[in-house]
Amino acid sequence: MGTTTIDAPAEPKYWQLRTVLVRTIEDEFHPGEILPNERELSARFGVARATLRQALDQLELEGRLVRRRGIGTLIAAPRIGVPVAEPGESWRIVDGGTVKATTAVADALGLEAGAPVHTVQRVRMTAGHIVGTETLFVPPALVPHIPGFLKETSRARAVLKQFQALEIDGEQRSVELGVAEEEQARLLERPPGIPVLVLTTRYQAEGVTVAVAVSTYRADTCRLTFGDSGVEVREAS
Amino acid sequence: MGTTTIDAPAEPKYWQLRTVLVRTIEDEFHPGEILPNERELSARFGVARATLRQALDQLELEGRLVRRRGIGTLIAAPRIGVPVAEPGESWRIVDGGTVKATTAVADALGLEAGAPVHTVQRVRMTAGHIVGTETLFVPPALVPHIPGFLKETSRARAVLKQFQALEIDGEQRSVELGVAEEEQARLLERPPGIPVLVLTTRYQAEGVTVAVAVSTYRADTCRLTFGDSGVEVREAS
DNA sequence: CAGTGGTCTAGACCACCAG
DNA sequence: TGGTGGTCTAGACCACTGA
Repeated sequence: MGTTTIDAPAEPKYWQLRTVLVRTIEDEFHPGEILPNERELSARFGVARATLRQALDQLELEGRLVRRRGIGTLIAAPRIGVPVAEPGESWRIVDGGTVKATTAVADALGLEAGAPVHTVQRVRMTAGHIVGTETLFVPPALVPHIPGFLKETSRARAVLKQFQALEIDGEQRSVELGVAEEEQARLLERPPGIPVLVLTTRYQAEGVTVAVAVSTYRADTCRLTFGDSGVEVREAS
Repeated sequence: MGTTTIDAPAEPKYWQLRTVLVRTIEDEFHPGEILPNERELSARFGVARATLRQALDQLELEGRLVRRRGIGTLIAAPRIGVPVAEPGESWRIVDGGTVKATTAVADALGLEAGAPVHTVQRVRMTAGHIVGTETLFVPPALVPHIPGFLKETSRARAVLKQFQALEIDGEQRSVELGVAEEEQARLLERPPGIPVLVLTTRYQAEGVTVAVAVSTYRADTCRLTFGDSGVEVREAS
């Protein structure tokens, strides 16, 4: 009889749970600490384990939690600020070669789909962690004289060198959400399907796009920074 | 007996399903078309509906699908390119006022936590759609003379005007993944919990941060562009 | 080995939308 | 009203971790 509110549109349980957990995490836990296990939490809140997991999924997407199989659910460290296009970036070349351009890459570079492009694949290190991957695509026309007998990493190094010699006078970037497919996931040392921030950079010289780089950064642990911010790099526990 | 491979680490069903669906979507469907319903799909692939949904969740996160309750699962239009910091952005003021600074905002502005800050809340329109929200925080010290009797939207307009009169000489931006809480979700006309790209901008004048803007963009439908790209705005069906 | 999170199932009911 | 996706349950088994 007579509640004052109009029955409240009834938020889903998992969302209420998330709200409760956010407060609990912020008030009573610190990064690196372990939450009670899922079976206990679900019992404590009187919900099915699947429902609890739905709430934890959200919190993990927000970068508040990290779940490790066999270990438990931990409070995540603050996201790492990853500077984009700043001097001093730390990369490690892992692969390279010449492949047929996908339509997306070909479009950006003004090539025919399937035309050969040189590639360099690198992983980005920040604060001792692998935080991202990058695949650079350069048209062979701009990097003509690469001996075929080079090892892939040597070739990659050569491509990168000649790329850096180009007189880039402009960069267009875009950021969107994606999920890591097999190859990126392997490089990031995570299972496939983890959310990533996809940074696409089109390098220009005299108005034309001379190279394209597609980078993926772990969305759970990274915050991409532009300008001169993002200096507050912090160690994960 | 004797398979040649070492038993393959067995990818989860939902990931295999996703792979199959990606190919199907790219090969046989176009934006706006409707997929068979979940019960039929799960039957067709011989999995539980929950497992199928796990695959669809991934595809939705990637912006390949849009699910509408009561309608069905549709092929999504390509993400909308949303230019950041370009002239001609289209915003609509929805609210404003003076609130106590959260610690994050206070830190950025060099204030005490809980100190009052003026706010302006806007929604961003692109191609006729609401794609994002923004909350601008400005210290009262920089926008001193706002009469208290103004309506909120008028006050917001006044704050914005004085903000634009500041001589901003630098901007630091960062992008990370988040989920929309109640307020942003309402402004985006979506349920709470949808993934958003959180763009934080710190405006600087003579080396000090004079204002902070926190924007949220729908991660499912938006691609943030920097520089002068992102012109290929396309209508959703 | 025991304990953790990860996957998967089968089924139920609800909220929403179109005709 | 019938069909859609959204939520929730109870239970099972697997994969990984550490002691």
